[in-house]
Amino acid sequence: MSSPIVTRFAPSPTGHLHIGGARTALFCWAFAKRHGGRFMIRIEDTDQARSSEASARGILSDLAWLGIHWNDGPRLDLGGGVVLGEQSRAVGPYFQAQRRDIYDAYIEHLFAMGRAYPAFETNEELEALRKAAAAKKQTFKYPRPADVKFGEAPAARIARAKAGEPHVVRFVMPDTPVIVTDEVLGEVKYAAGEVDDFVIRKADGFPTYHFAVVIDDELMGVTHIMRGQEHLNNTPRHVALQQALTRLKDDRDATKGSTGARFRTPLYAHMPLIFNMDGSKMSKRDKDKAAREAVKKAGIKDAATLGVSAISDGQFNDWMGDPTRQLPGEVLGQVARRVKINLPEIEVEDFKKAGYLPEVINNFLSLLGWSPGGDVEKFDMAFLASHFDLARIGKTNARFDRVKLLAFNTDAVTTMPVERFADRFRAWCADYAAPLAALPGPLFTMLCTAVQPRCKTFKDAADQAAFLLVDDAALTLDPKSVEKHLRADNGAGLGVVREVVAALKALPSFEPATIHAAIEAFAASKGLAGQLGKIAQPLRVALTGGTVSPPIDLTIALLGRERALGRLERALG
RNA sequence: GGCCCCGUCGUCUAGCGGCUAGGACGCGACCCUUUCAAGGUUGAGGUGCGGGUUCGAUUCCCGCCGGGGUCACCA
Repeated sequence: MSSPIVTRFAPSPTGHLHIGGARTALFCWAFAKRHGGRFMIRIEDTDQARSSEASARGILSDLAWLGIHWNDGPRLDLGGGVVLGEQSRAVGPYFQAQRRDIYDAYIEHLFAMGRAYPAFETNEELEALRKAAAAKKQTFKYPRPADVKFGEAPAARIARAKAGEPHVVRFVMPDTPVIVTDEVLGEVKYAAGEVDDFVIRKADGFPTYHFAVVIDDELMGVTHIMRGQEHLNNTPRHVALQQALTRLKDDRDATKGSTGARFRTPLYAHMPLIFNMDGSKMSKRDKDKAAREAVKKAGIKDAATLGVSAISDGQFNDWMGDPTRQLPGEVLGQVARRVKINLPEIEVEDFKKAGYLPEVINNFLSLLGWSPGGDVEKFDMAFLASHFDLARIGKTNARFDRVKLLAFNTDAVTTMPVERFADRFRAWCADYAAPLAALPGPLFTMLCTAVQPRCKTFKDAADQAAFLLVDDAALTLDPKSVEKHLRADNGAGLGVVREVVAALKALPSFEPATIHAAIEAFAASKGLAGQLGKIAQPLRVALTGGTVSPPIDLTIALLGRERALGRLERALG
């Protein structure tokens, strides 16, 4: 049996899942599915200071929400009997921090082969060397110490290290060119000496990314590595490592010797990057940037004016004055509401909160740097899983067009069966709009029929329901709308409202159809058959305070007899 | 700056020596309309520049220009 195709997505748990990471995961997933292979998740938590368990959990659940399910990796119970990672191959653990004994064994192995050595320079010393190089306009490359020889075990250095001297471990790069073969970019050649002796184990004993990734991909049977182009220049390091290494008989004990089997070099496919529309990197800092600009534009100059309790004056000034400063997500959300902006979505969770459909996000994402060819543009996960191929991955960076994403989402959300919309919208409301989720079933269903045809996202749908949620007594009418639709023409609008109230009161039931018929009859009696707007707009203003709401009959029915009539009469004064 | 990658409408892209250079989002116009959306019809809009190769270049080669990535004890 030929070995199966194995792809992996290997996030470092230092934050939320970035939308670009989601695309990488999606492509890895699709490629594995396409070839009947396995998709694996590995958590690269070798940075002690920045990694967190919570972040890993968040990333996992974001992936699950997107429908990017893994065969191998951490266990995640999705409920309903679905448990991701349950059927994993026995190649774990999937958290690198739990694999240190393996990395250490392979470091010993490299020592023995004369392909790694302890290095004792301090950070400060290295920094000084870098500065000196920069001053001479040269690129800094770590100079291999004179006593280190390719292929010779560095006994003296190892003794110093064993004696407890602080050190890192560096890899002995070969003095030959390294050729990287990439499935999308072709052959990329790096001249000998271009890459210096990089660190493979940090002073804290944890492996660096370069080392852990190579060991794990080999041990875990990864056959295809798909990642962003920002990793292209890392690849010669990985290839050099693969060429230097052979498998240990016992992955946790170098003293038992090597099997002599060389490490494989997986197939690489580097994908184009995704940027903002203005060409800048998509960064979570963009959210702070947008909020900061809105605050500035609103002329808010101190914390008191901003009026977000979690922000003190000092914090306000720090945040406004430092483009790198970030507010906690919740606080940032409050600021955004205060200055009435939507924060740009950067992380998967942002899109979820904004009410985007996961299948739409996947569809849209798969068009960034990949294309099924021809005019095909709208498709689902099943299509991706059966059509995705490396040959169609592009080489040019893409810009993330939120407007187009929104158009895709609008299409999906407005064309699905209303029952489905109701189910999914309710699930969304449970997380992000509790008062709506609490609506009685029939009312919620009616709300869906009213709102689905004209919403772009679930958030949008929820916003359109705001008139329903506000207390009748707290409803404020927009002055401009009142002027235009109620008071103008000597109160023509008010007259309409008055007469409609009478007609409505006479109605035996308050079903949308009944209301609709009543309003049409009223329009006909007024000779306004073709211009329902003359009737609907005054009612809308009186009922909702503004000029935009679902169709007027539904707006009335949604409020119900008592509230609708109450609001209308209140508007009449 | 060194090294590396890239270059089709504003944006995402199709094209893999011969096409009126196609689609989608956005934009304009018109239609529909009970507000706002959505929808329908329709229009404008692109091969970065210069050399080659070829009967013929969007497509192949070179140079230029432009954009991006990377130069950590972060991944």
